[in-house]
Amino acid sequence: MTDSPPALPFDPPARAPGYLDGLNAPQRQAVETLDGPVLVLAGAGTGKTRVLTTRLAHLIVTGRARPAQILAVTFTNKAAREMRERVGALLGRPTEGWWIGTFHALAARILRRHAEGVGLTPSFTILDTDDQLRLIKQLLEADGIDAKRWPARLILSVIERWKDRALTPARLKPEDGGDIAAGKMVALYAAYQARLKTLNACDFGDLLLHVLTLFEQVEETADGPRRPILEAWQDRFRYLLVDEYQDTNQAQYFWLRLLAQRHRNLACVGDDDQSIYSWRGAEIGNILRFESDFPGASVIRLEENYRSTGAILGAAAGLIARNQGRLGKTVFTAGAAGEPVSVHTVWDGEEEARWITDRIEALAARDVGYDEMAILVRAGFQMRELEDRLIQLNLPYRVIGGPRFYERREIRDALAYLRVLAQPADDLAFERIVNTPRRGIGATSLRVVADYARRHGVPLTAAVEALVATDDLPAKARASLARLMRDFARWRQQLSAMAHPDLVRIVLDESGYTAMWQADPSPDAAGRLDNLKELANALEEFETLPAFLEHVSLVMEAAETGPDGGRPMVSLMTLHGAKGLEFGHVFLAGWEEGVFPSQRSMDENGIAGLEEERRLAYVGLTRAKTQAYVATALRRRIHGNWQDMLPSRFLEELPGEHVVLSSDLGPGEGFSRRSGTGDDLGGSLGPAAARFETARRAAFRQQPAPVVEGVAYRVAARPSPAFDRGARVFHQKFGPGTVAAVDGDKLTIAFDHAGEKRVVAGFVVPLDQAG
DNA sequence: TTAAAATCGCTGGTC
DNA sequence: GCGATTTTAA
Repeated sequence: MTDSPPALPFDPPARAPGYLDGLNAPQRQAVETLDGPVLVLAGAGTGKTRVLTTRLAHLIVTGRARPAQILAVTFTNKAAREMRERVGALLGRPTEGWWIGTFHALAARILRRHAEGVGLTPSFTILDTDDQLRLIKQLLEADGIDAKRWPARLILSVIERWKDRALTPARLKPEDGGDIAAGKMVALYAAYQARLKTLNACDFGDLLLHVLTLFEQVEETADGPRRPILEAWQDRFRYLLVDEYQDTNQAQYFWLRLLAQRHRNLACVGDDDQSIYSWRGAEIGNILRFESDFPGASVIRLEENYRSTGAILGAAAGLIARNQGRLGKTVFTAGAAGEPVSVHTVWDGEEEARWITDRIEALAARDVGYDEMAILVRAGFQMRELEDRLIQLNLPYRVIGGPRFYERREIRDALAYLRVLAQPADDLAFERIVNTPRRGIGATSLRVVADYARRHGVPLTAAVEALVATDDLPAKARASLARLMRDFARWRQQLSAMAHPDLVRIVLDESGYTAMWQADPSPDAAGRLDNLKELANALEEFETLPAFLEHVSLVMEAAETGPDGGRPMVSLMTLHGAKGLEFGHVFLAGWEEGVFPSQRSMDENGIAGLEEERRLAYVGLTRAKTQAYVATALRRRIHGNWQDMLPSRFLEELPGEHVVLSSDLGPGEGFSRRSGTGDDLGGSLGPAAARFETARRAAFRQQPAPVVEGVAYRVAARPSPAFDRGARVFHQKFGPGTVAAVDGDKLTIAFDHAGEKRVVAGFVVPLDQAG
């Protein structure tokens, strides 16, 4: 530990500081319970971030710890940045150098100091997903494993899940891989790790795992065996704060447990009801077990919600109460009940998009800002229809959760150039750029180089240097490679003499990379060039190229604002992407069985999967401050073919008193057909058909509302007018037409422009009303 | 080696 | 139904 903590710059104040004012009792308790393990169960919208940041400030103001003695861990850079900013604002001083960051950023910081202990040098590189996949593909090929049957993606995810559980190859038995990769999965994992070591690289999982390995290193001393690295860090961090504890995986849990062992001041904030990341290794068990893991822990519940209306909270609470295996919280508000959650049935996805945008326009007309509205979907494939409609109406919107800045192709390419510059032995980076832009170096030439490198145990760049002096390569490839090597040598010389941002521009220009995009006719080429400029600008803030490369792989994010970033826009995102955000009006699309809850989640993880889906629904609902709107479609085109959908079971699980049902559909023959079926609807887990009937009758028949679990649904279906033959009608999609035949609620209409179609009466309006 | 054609497959996505 | 990836043809 080379950096000794700076002295406290001011004396602790004598009386209770002002930042504690305005905290409610449990919040204040969560801030002031400084000693021992603390679990803060923070329901949605209960002031979690405020508690975390105030607690950190309080530790410093009371003199309990200096900044260097506090470790504050988050999952995302965004959360880390927010914590930094808010703590800085509370204390009125900068927070540079403080140990506030993501698990991975903090782990990397520790690992750099002890890299040799795990066979790396302090300048190790951190691989991105592309690199990992390329590496795995090479291993598969080398091992003669069919990459069709065992895609690199799958192999990588197996490795990642093992790493999430702190399982190194040494901790696995060969049979733990099952039949994956022809039974060679564990060997493949070991080979992957070995390859990383020779590349002086690690992946994100390794950042945590290597630190655990270091923590476990034992040294024999006169006083017996000791673990010097662990002990040094344990001594240092007197207080630990963890955000989103429900999202921790096993490796992160071990990490925290080891670090907290000495001072035992571990404060974790989280919400078991918002655990939605099991599929990437998060263990909800970590938060459920907290009290037994850390005996004597104080458990503090934050239950007063400052975000949502009573109806939204009531609906969400009723839903989440169906889950087993929760610690149990009752979130409440002192505010008004507000509008009930609006549940609306539509015919298909297109109408869903129309309904949502209609509501958005109506809200906008009432001066609700677009940035106070969000559309939340379960999966990406739901977005297109919504986007189409938003574009059609020219409504300003943005998709949240697109590719990150450093994941974009041009950024990765540019970074690969810089990596080769900084570390000529970075084979993965070299492979990436050797023929980008096109230099006439194809697979054949590259194979010659790779063979040479493997035979002589040298990096690819060294192999190239050797081979260009021979005539083992095709003349064209040989000339190109020789030129590339000369370029790199020249850039490397300039590296010390020149400001980094200038050098980046030179590298990108002289390599022809900029020209490649300038010549690209596709519409996003201009944006890519802008991104490259931004990359060069970002470099200005860093002392050295390696420092920048680490920053980029760990924390660089997409630029917050685009060309018209300041304009208020409707947000469109997945439910996962919405976690931690809030909006006045939230539209939850696609509440149908199989879509949400996702079929795959239930197939793969059974009840646990369903419960996680339900937590996702809880997260979605609680994003809304003023009103939540839920849409469910009867049919939907999924992967190109039409599917009849059943309403999501979650609809039925919303307590009736907080919900209002509506529909644009008229009474259909299919719906009245089963009017005789009884009220034996069973509980929420009854057969899908019974659930379907419940929602359908409630939504479409306008009969006295069926009673579900003792609560009546309210029904507010819009009556659909009756039409006679010959009536002039208007259809949203097909335009004006004349009714040619009537069959119950199904009309055959001769449209003026679209020909004769059979449509449901609910889709058309009398022409004089259509405007 | 590159460009066009065919095939695949398809939650969620931080670091 | 689409986009990414991979095979095939030139």
